[in-house]
Amino acid sequence: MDLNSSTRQRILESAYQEIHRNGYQAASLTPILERTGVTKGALYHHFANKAALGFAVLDEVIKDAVVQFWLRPLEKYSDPINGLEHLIGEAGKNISNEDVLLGCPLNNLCLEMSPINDGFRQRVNQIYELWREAFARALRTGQANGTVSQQIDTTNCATFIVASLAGCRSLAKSTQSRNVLTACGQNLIRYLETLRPW
Amino acid sequence: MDLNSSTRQRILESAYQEIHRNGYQAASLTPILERTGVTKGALYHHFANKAALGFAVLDEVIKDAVVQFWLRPLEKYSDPINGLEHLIGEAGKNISNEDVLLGCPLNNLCLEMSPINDGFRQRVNQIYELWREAFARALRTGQANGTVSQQIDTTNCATFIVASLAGCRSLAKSTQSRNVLTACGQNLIRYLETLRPW
DNA sequence: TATAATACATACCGACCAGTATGTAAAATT
DNA sequence: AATTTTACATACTGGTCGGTATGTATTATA
Repeated sequence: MDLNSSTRQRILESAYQEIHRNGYQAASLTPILERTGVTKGALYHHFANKAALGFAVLDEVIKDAVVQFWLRPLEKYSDPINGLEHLIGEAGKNISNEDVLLGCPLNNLCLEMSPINDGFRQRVNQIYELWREAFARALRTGQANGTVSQQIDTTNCATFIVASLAGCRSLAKSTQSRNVLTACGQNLIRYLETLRPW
Repeated sequence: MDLNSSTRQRILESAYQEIHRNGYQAASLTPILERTGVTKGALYHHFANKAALGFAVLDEVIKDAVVQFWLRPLEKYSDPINGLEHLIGEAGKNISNEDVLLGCPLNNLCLEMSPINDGFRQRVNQIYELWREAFARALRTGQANGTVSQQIDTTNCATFIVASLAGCRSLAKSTQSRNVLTACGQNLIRYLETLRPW
């Protein structure tokens, strides 16, 4: 077992950055190591190969970020529509300038790796499903307490919300502007309002 | 000048497929050539380098596909909301099984290349802007003939619609299912209905 | 205390790939 | 008809990158 895991953690953080900037395939191990001051021997001690490193970035770094920014906070709202609207506003504010340019790390890996490596695809999809299920669960909670319409298909709505969030970050990345993010956020809120009961 | 451009066209088609499958950076010239029966000398006669080939795929193949599938058909509708709803349905039906797995070629290149090559980013963004402007123009036409609410910001709405379409294809790619595409389509239509006048 | 496993460090290798150098038949130009 | 330009074809190269082989301190274990 690896009790003092700081080296592994530093590699993971550095790999996350390199992958976020360059994509997985174009991510080179050398700069990952240079930034951490760790050597190749250490890397291959902690990870079997480059794919295992990429998997760990997904399973540990990226999944955790989604859970901490979206899933956990949403649990605190009894009205999921209010909750989502608030979180959308927070996202627009909290994303750094660099992260606007780099886009959503999960969607980046999804588009790059899904067709060419099923291990990546499954891991990406697992995180997306976690995300969608959390939104669907929140909407069902809202249905139970009367803040969400009974008429909607919560699963489909959750899928659309996650898809829209991903798409917004794509366009923001293309235009290199945070404005697109907020513009999309406003219209996603317009959609969310249609989910309220009459 | 190059009057008989069949060789160039065949390279472009093959390169489009290879890039769609593997991404730009992982796209290898060798399989592009093998599939066409063309040699490397021919390729470098028609294109200065790999980047020029990628640019041509964007400027000629991908841009044309967007114009022909989305922009031109939408011009024929006096009610842009009806038009968009119809085109969304068509998209769900017409996309091939393989293209569900491969995702949106434009968004693929956007996420892969935008941060690392500004030439790609500008070309991708130009196509997205074309797309958004066409949707915004259609919405303004709808405002003029009373089929669209005067209260909406047509530019922002158009951006959101394009973003949602991109995001839907991302999730469909991740789950490898066309169902996600239609589920998102239904909810995008729900959003579009909010753009009608009262 | 002897031994074994851990946690690295260094040097090297083979594969792949974009790009180039060189050559040539055919078409266009003069 | 002579010459130049076009449109390819073939063989080769330099660089990068993931991965490995090997060595060595340090820590845990028996």
